[in-house]
Amino acid sequence: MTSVDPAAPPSGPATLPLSEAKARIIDAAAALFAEHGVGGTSLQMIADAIGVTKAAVYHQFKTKDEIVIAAAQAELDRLTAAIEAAEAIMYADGGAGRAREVLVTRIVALAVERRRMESTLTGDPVLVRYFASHAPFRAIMERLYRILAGEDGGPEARTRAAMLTAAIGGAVMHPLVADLDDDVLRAHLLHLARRFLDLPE
Amino acid sequence: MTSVDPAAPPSGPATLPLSEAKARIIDAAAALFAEHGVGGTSLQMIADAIGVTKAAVYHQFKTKDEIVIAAAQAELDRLTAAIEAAEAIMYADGGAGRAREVLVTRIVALAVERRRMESTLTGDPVLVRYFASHAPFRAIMERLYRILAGEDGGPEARTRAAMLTAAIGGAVMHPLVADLDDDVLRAHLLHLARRFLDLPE
DNA sequence: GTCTATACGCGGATAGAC
DNA sequence: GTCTATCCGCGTATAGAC
Repeated sequence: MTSVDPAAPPSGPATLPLSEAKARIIDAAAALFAEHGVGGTSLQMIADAIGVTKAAVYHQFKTKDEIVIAAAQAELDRLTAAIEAAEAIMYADGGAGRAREVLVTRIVALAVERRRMESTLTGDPVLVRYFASHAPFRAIMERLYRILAGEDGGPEARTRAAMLTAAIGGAVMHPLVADLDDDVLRAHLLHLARRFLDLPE
Repeated sequence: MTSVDPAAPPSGPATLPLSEAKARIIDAAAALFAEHGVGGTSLQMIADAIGVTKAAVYHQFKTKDEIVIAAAQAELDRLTAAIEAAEAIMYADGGAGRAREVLVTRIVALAVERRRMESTLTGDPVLVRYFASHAPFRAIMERLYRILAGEDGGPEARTRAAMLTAAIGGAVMHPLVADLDDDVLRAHLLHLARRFLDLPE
């Protein structure tokens, strides 16, 4: 039915490992971002957290944005892994339905697992702008939507995909479900997401 | 079926009108926020836009956050109006189903209408923190969720309400539907939202 | 390759004159 | 209500020590 993609399914091996100094910085930065938000975290705070000066941090990353992006990249890699798992099924034979099932399950799990950080990742203007404009991210999103919406890139399919990803990402950080255990939240989220996609229960 | 609420349905008449100077400031600020984001808009930019100094702006609003909040308040008032319309139906006799229908229709319309500003409103950390902590906003959200989730405040109902509001708010600013006309987007959004709530087509 | 010292400009914020 | 003047912290940036 669906003709094979001209290009082989991409299998990008995530990102290159970081230097020691860089790794320490993004570790500290990620923790601070989650607590104070990106805008509320200064280079000074990051430097203090690992016991160096601002300039030392600046030497590793030329701008604050670079730190933010590097910290987000690790999360993006996990999403990429989920997409590739779903693509593997789709390109093999599992069919679009099964691929969607796997993708949604993993995205829900990811979102719940990261529910405290999620607001930092999806809510920050710096990241939004960066991700919206940078090609690699757009390519990943393209693959994600292709699985969710199928070859049919019609308005309704695209709207549905947009709603679903927004629903999952936005719901986990919603005050209304703040008191739910991770397991409970994940179960309901998954159930409703599958229903939204007309996947069999 | 549902017993009447002990308290009469609240009918808060939005917000008090602003002074001339204040109104000019938030008008200019709202335009700049939509274009550059909250974080990318400085007091200097706002001051320049209306031809005064930073200090003059400061005289009207003690902090930048106050400006952001005032600019957001107008949008919030529109949401409140939608909620009150739905509540009126519910408290009269229309029933929860009809109330939900009205509420979802109006929220979808609002979100689409504001799709360019939506990211500023829901995405900014300042607003998120403010709205999450401030009582009046929480009260409004409480009313919204009560209509969507019903008296049943169970985990699934709450998860569903959280997903729906996140889906609508997040979908309108999604790159995937950026090229859709307002009318088309609104129609699909409404259709899918109603389906998600099990409302009759 | 990693850090310290130091500086510049901008943005948020305040005090007090007109 | 608006201004001038001023303060402080932060992001940015460079030079150079280890």
